[in-house]
Amino acid sequence: MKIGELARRAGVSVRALRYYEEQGLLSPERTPSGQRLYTEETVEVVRLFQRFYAAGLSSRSIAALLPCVNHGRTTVAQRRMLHTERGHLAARVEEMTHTLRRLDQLITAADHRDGPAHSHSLRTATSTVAS
Amino acid sequence: MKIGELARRAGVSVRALRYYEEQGLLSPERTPSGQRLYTEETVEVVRLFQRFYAAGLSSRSIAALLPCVNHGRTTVAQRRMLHTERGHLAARVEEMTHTLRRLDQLITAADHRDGPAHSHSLRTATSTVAS
DNA sequence: CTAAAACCTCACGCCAACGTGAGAGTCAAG
DNA sequence: CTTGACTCTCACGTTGGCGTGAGGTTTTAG
Repeated sequence: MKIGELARRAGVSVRALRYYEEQGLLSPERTPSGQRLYTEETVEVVRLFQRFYAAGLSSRSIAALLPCVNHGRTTVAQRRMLHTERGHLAARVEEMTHTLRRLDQLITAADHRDGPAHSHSLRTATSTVAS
Repeated sequence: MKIGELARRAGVSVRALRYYEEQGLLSPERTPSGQRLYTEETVEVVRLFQRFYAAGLSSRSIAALLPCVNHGRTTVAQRRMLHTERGHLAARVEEMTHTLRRLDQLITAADHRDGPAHSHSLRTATSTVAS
């Protein structure tokens, strides 16, 4: 498929796809006239990229994880990178979970002092706390 | 205390503290000659700012949470902002947790195909998975 | 055959959270 | 009273992940 369709199906901009290629994350085929041609799997791969970006990974880190994403064989060094990145991500999640608890303390303190914001927000918050 | 000491004790740069002030997060007293004077509590406040920044909050969002941090009375609107920010943060944590699981799938697949990276990393990873 | 839509390659713009001097005033120690 | 550490205010530089034209070719629909 061409770049426009991939962009729509993966939910990113055309510019983003060209940027990913610049960063070595994608290497699409080209038609004789130079237009990019992507395969079906690329849709899911790009969505995975988006997840990684949203999780705070850099293009460099994502590039390091590519051999695994592409189902190719991985070297020992690559697998170590994978574990390292996993460690960083896990640490960030833990840190953010602590921050979330801290924010909850502020919320309950404020609500207790000055009354709850309103019931819907409260229910949303407490139900999410439970997870 | 003066800016240099606060910077050391809170673990940030002097520049960062002046930037926080620019963003309306800090309003230190001034000596007649213009030097900034901070209180003891500011150390913890700045550390909290760092946590919030690390969690992906912007200066604007943090500024919105300030009335609560400062133990002052909060309005209904402010408490709603607080709940909203909490929601965003909770969503990010959830999203990142999913991404972490996805990364684990890649890791186990790679390790299964080509052998584990090495035992220490593996133990570190799996123990963190359990939490 | 033609016009619109989609594609191409530069290449500059943007935003946030600071880093990094420049040039000058201020404060504690000897 | 000097020196050196610390502070002040501009104000421009940096990094990442794209946005946004400019100017030109290619593909597709009618």
